[in-house]
Amino acid sequence: MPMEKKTLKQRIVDASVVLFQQDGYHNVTVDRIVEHIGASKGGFYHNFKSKDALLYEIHDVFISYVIRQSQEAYDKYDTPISRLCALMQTLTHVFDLYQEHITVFYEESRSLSAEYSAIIHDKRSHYRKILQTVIEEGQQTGDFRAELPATIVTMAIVGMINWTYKWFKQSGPLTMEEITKVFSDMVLHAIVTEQAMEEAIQFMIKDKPAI
Amino acid sequence: MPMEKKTLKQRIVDASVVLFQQDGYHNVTVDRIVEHIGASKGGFYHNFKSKDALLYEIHDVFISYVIRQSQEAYDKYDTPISRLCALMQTLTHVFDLYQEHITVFYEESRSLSAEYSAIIHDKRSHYRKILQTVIEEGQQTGDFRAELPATIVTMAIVGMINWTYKWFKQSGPLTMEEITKVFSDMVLHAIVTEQAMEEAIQFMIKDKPAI
DNA sequence: CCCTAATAACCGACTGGTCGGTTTGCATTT
DNA sequence: AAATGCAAACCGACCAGTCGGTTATTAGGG
Repeated sequence: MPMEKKTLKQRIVDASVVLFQQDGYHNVTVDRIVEHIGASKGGFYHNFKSKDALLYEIHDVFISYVIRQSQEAYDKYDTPISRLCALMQTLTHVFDLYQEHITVFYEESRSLSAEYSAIIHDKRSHYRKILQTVIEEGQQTGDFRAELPATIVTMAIVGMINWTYKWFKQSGPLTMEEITKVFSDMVLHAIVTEQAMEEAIQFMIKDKPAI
Repeated sequence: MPMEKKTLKQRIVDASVVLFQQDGYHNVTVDRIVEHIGASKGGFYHNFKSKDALLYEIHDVFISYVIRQSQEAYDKYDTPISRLCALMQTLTHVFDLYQEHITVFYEESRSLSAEYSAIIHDKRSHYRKILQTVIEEGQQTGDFRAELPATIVTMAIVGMINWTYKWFKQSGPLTMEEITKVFSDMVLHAIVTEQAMEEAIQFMIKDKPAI
């Protein structure tokens, strides 16, 4: 893994993320990618073993970033409630930065070859584990309702946030900050116990007059 | 639209849903579909204008069913809370019946041609509107917290439930009933106002000792 | 009820085009 | 002169859709 600066490789990744997101992996030919950046097919296969390897690169950039940021968020805080909010905020924040990557990540992962797929699957599990650990720790401290199964709660939160890649548009009427606030508010109301609600309130939406 | 019994057309749909779900639309050839059911390519193109038309058929079967069932659920109940619970239950219930269809629906919709895509998009919006209407009605009656934007709440619920198609396995340790209960409990805690919480409690999980 | 005719359902070899990947060649750098 | 980085022509496999033909189904006249 040598240190890259502004190579053809990087330009290929940048261009193909956009193209894959728009039209899907199968509808974007290698010819079109190289034509789009004014390069050649030879240059492409000099930098990537296969079209498949390029897809893996895109996957890895994204999931590795998410894991790194989430781990940092976990370490930075020390209560289950603050950690949960930080994790949710981290995840939604990534959508502003990596929206194309995410679309490719969730729509095209099936096109990965078996070996690449296994690596990505492990990293995905790793992320899930970070979040689930926070939920479980919160249940043990009495901050989160213990009668809710941690696995289902984890997937509910993940699903709620992940689904935004299907409908959130940066050019739309809602900002990601607004969405994050509402999501955090809903999740906290959903799982925080009555006796821990006081700490959670600072992360919540202030009551305003109705719509 | 004549009345069908057990036609080749139906067998093609049944087989291709499974194949598309497993390997993706682009990785399943027409040859493979017809070989899988012991039919021929001529028979296929006698029943479908194109491979694309088959994909549309699969989409339509699913989304039309969801809309019909949801409308019935709405009509059957008369309070926002009971309607919301019925809608959520309807949606999760569909996953036990149409899991393959749903995977195809959410993974392969990009492969639809423009005209088909527009029809499906409208039906999708129609469904979303049914749910969002329930949320808004609940906010007007004071059952649901009015400080939360109805659009975001709607998408949060939809996302939470829809995401199950990515991780729920019928052979896994969790049943869809369990998941539905937890989801309903979480959503009700998240959006029901304090003064309406009494009606919501009957839909919730009884407290049990910790995990 | 039977035979015939017409139509609908179905078959399978073939084609035209596409696309991932290879190969060869040519500059520029070291 | 040897290695690097890229260009462009090329190859072989694959696949949606076609088309001429065959079999099953139905309708109607005798």
